[in-house]
Amino acid sequence: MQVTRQGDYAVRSVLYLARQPFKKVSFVAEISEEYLIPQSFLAKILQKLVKAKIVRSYRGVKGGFSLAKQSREISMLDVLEAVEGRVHLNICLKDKKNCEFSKNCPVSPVWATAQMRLTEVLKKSNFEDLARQKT
Amino acid sequence: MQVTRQGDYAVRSVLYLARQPFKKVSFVAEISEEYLIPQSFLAKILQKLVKAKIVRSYRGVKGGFSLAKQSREISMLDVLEAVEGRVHLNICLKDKKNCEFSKNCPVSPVWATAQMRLTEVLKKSNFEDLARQKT
DNA sequence: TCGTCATAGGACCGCGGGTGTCCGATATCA
DNA sequence: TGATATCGGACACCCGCGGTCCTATGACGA
Repeated sequence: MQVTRQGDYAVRSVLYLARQPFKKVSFVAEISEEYLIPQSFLAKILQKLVKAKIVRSYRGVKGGFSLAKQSREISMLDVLEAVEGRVHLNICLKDKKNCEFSKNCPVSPVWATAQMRLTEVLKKSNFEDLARQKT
Repeated sequence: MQVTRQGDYAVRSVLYLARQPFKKVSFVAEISEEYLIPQSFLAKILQKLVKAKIVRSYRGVKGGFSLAKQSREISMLDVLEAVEGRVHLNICLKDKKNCEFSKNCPVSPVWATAQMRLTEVLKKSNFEDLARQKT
């Protein structure tokens, strides 16, 4: 029950972009160096963030990445789910049909509540707030 | 970010034991059948629960398993951590030294809070309450 | 004392997914 | 047209999850 490296990398990368001056673009190499993230791996992750409309990309010479929207509008949950898919604490919360016991099972509501409390925190934390904090 | 099958199996097994009459012992085969858990795999899981003092085992003919303490005193978190180890949402919460950025990192407190909310729910749910609910 | 039946525990194993790497294609600017 | 950036697919490593199997050990009943 742990966030993947990918998820952690994604969050830190978005944080990096949120800390850059408005409209400035950054390269993969730049972020990779700053946060010690393998460059080609990071490239993949950024592509997922582009697909999720969290990050914008610019190709060609002078290309790079910037945020696709206001940092205030991006939550940690957004970023995490963009690279890891939706959060499901237990498979019975993902596919009811995968669990023979979902009806009348006293345990699944507990998983559901736990998951809700968890995602609540991640949903409330936005990158404007995170970026504001000292390096 | 998902509980393992093992964790899920462990919770359901303890629930099974909590629902049995006081002092009654149950076999692996019994629980395995009821909850469709592979028998030899379940045996391993029960051994972990024994080591964690959540479950008692009795060897030999007429042997089996029963709870080692009051069901009220056993939380879902206890059971989960007995088989999966302690919960760490991110490695930076596990080994500060593994993260170059732990000092002055604005993200790790968010992980910590999310983890706390999550474990809070699991800690509060005990097996007396769970067992009481209808099958 | 011996056979039966339960857990104890170690060895093993397939496979899927996480974590990357590499390379060619494509787009853009000077 | 060349330099330099992202795009995207193919591929590889490896560890841990999920599960099996086999032998040892202990306990009860006859």
